[in-house]
Order: sequence, then structure tokens, then C-alpha cells
Amino acid sequence: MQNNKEKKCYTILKGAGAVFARYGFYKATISQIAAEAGVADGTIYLYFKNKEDILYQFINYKTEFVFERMRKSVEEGSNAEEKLRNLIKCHLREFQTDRNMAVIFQSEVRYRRDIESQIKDISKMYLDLLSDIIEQGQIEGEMRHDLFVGLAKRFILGAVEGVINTWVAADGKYDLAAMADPLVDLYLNGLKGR
Amino acid sequence: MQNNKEKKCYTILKGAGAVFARYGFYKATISQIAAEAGVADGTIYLYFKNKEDILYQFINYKTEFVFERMRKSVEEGSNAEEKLRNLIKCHLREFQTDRNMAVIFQSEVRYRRDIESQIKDISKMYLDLLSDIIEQGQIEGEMRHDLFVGLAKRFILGAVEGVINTWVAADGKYDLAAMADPLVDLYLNGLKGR
DNA sequence: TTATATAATGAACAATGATTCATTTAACAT
DNA sequence: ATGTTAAATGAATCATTGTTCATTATATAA
Repeated sequence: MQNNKEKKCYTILKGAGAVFARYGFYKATISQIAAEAGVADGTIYLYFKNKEDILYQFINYKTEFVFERMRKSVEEGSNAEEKLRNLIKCHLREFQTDRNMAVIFQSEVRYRRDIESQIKDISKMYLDLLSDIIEQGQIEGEMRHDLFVGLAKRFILGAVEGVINTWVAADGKYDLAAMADPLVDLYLNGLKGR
Repeated sequence: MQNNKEKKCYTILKGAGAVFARYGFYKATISQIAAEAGVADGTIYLYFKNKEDILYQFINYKTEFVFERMRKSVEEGSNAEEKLRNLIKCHLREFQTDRNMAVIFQSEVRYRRDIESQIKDISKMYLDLLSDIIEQGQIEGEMRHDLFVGLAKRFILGAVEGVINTWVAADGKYDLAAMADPLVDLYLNGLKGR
């Protein structure tokens, strides 16, 4: 029964993901989500408090799932550079695999400023991972000590997100994950190289 | 008369900017905008076709204004590195000066995928500037020749936007423009330095 | 001052879509 | 079979808001 309930929740979330990604949260209607999920409008309210709740649950579910993978991939690197590379690779791979999620994370999460308390903040978790990586890189002597770490973190995250946005805007036509290595190269060596 | 009409347009746009930035396009109401601008609800429709039109005009107006400044600041640099530095400085300065614009550009423009044909696309213009700068940098021998230019551009733009987002989220508490130099340093030399 | 044109008002209208709930259907135990 | 509980339905409700337009105010000209 519990299992059954979870299954239906998931079905609705999946439908909502498709509809939110296609139309955006505000233009998406409950009827569209219900149709996409193959249930009646009213059924949605047996599983979710309201429209916003659907979005929050979607975000929380995906955040938990994806962040766990990111965490693991970082863990598998043996030095800072490898950890950074693994993180970026994982990030791009996961977003490429689930384009609806990518669209929703890139637009809705940024858009809503009020929800900070209600959803798991993937950016914050991500930035914390980066802090550790940079710090380790400095200890290992592979990254500069004169870095403004707070800025360097945003710089890294901002750039990946920019790359993802472009991919999303291009309708996912090319291989996003293939951007990981050249991107990490830019992070490490910059435009000048060495 | 024409002048008068433009003035009122501007008043309304300014009010709309404040309201859109505070509540986001969808939650903002015409009544709020009218109140903020000090006019009646109906008056808005003497100057704008509809709610969306207000947003478009706002974006177009600001894009034109800000992009012209960016273009000029790039022009003033005598080599690629200086041009890049000027561009980033100008970008951060302008967005810091007009926080409502910053909020709207960072969230609304990203959010709406349908408007591409109706608004001037500042990202595209920006990326074109970057193309020229990088190309020049390569010719001058100051930037690597093995760059994937398409990626390098997104990388730069993504990172600035990430930095602006953080500043916006932090309620503009610190000096955004001061980030320009360390950011450009990261672009050029990366995390490893030289 | 009076007439005319222009601009502004804000209450009323209409459409939309989230949410509710009386009713129906399905599942299951006795 | 039959009664009981749980789940699902979707038409009706209700609140919200973008938009309109008959009316009022203001500016201008004669």
C-alpha cells in the first residue's frame, strides 16, 4: 500500500516534470499535469497539497538523488583535480540524462526566491563540495593559495550552469558530458594556459 | 507631447521594474505596478499593449542602454586582456547600479523561453563581443590557440552571471564591481596559476 | 469664457484555472 | 454474494486579475 502510494506519487511527479519543463511552472496547469500522468485532476490533490507542493517535491526528490551521486563521484577521486573532474562529469551526465530536471533546475529554482526554506538547496550543497576540493587542492600544492575561494566556487558553478543553459536552449542537440574535460581544463589553466 | 509620452512610459517602466524585481513577473499585478508608478490601472493600457509588453519593453530598453556601454568599454581597451577586463568591469558596475534590472535579467530573461523573437537578446550580443576578444587574444599570442572558443565564451559569461546571482541573492550587500579583477584573473590564469 | 480634444480614471467584466467535494468505482474481507 | 473501506473521478465553485470602457478631469484653442 505504502509502496503503491509512492508509485503514484512518482507517476504524478514525472508528469509534472514534463509539463513544468515544457511550459514553465506558471503556465503549466493542473489539468495538463493530470493528463500527462494519466489521472484525474482531483487525484493530484490526494497526493499533493497544492500546485507549489508538486514543484517542491519534484525538486527535493531530484536534488537528493542527484546530489548523492555527485557526492559519491567526488569521493572516488584521489586528488583535488580528479575530484573536480569527477564532479563536473557527474553533473553534466546527470543533467543530460534527465533533461526535464535540467530545465526545471536551471529556470524554476533560480526564479523563485521565496522557497529557500522549503526546498533542499542544491547550489549550497554543491558549493560546499567545491570548498573542500579547492582547499585540498591548495594543500596538495596543485591550486594557488592566493585564490579568493568564495569567488572561485561561484566561478566554477556559474560556468557549468552556463554551459548547461546553452545545452538546454539548444534542445539538447549535442553531447553535454563531452564538455567536461575542456571545461575543467579552463578552470585549471585559464585562457592563457601555461 | 512626444516627450511627455516618453516620460510617462518611463515612469511606468520604472515602477514595473521595481514590482517585477520584487515579486517576479507572474505574481506581480497590474494594480501593483500602477500604484508603484502613481497612475491608475487603466492608464497602463494607454502606453502598453498588455502585461507582457511591459516586460519586453523594460528588457529591450535596458538591453540597449547597457549593451551600448559594454560595447564602448570594450572599444576602449587596447589589447584583448584589457578589453575583457573592461567588459567584465562594466557588466558588474551596471548591474550593481541598477539592481532591479539585475534581478529581472537574471531571472525573467532566463525563465521565458518563448520570447526570443520579441526581445533583444543581450546574451547573444555579449557572446559576440567575447568571440572577438578571444580571437584577438589568440592573434596577440596572449590566449591559447587550442581553446574551444564556443565553450570558452559560455564559460566566461556563465561565471559572471553566477557571481551576479550570488550578489543578488545576498541582497546586494557587498561591492560587486570589486569582483571584476579577481574574476578576470581566474579567467586568464585558472585555479593553478602560473 | 466656452468649446474641443486629449488624457486619466477605476469600477465592472470576463476568463482562467486552482481547488473542492458529492458521487462513482475498485479492492478486499467476511 | 455482500458489505465495507479506500481510491479515483471530474463537474462545479470560487477567487484572482488582466483588460475594457463609460465617465471624469485636464489642457488647449478660439
